[in-house]
Amino acid sequence: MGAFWQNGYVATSVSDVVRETGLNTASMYKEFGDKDGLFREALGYYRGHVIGPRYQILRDNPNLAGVETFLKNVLTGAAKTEYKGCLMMNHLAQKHAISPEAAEQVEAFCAEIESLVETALRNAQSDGDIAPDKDAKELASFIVFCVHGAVLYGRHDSKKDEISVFYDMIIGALKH
Amino acid sequence: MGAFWQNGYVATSVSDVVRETGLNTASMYKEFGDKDGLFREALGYYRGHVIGPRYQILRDNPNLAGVETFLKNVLTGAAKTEYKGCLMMNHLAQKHAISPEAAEQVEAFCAEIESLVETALRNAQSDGDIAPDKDAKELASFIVFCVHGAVLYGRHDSKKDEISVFYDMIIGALKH
DNA sequence: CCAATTTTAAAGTAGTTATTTTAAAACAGT
DNA sequence: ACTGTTTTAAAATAACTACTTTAAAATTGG
Repeated sequence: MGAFWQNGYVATSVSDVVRETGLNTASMYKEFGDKDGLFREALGYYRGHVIGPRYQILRDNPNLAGVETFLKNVLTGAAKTEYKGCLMMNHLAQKHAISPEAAEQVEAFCAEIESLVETALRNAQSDGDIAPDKDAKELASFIVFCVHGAVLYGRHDSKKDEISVFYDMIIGALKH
Repeated sequence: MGAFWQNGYVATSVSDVVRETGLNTASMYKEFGDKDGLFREALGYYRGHVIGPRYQILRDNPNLAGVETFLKNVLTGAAKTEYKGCLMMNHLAQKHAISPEAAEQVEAFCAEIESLVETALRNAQSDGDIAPDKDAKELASFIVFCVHGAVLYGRHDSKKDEISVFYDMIIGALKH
């Protein structure tokens, strides 16, 4: 998975994955079918074990506190992962280079995030924690938009190992 | 340039470029040396003729009005370009797959943007247009961070062809 | 018009790619 | 211990990669 994460789908050869995992080439093809199946497996694992858990906070706390904690985690953690960026979002920038099925897998996850955030923000509005006159869906889009920025920004700017300075600005934008 | 833009460096073969440009293979190698030279040429052209001009507004108007216009252009125009995303920023997500020289070319441009925005914001503070207690450099980072978000977000979300709804939130964050 | 230079098309090279095949090795159940 | 199955290593394949060479065609300058 590391190779896909760091170098992208096209720049990662099946041999790279074989070397990295220690799997046997033939049994790998029997298990996953082809390179694309292998990549989709990596996406699934990443979603289930690496990035998915980060969003659990939004499920456990579907309110402003959950959004704040989540955002703080994303903004401070973006540059601290083993590899830079996000296996999924890195591939948003090379959508045409991966299979439609894999692309759909990535986008479905983005949609799920957006929906999680939207629910939390809707509750935050009921709680009177954020501006009630704004569209929760639009605010959720804005949060995901910022997550995208964090991913790409955190990946490229090696001088900054945390971008939490933006936290107040984003939270502030939700409130008025 | 289109192939590099749409598919990324690795997923673009020299044959693709030859087909796209109509250039002769041999004369292309004589002119640009190798694939990397070709890519750097594309980066240079993109910077000079495609994306560079978009930042001219910041040079002509190094103040809040310039930043506002620039942001508006970026946020409304991100999803309207011929190809999605930005030739340069798309490659920030695959930094390891391009040459160090090309990566440096991309990062130098990012640094230049950041510096342009910083100058404009510093002037905006002198003009009393934005919060004077904030660090102009940090605010400039935030703007570039948002531009990254716009690039990646605009590339992946096909349902939204403009993300200008975020404009008010970003500008608002500068002011208080 | 002719010689010199540049451009072009096309074939060729050497390496890598994803994927398959072959056949030996390991393992399983009885 | 033997049989059937799975796993493994290694070689083979066919397509593609970046890149080079060859030699013909076009273009230039005097």
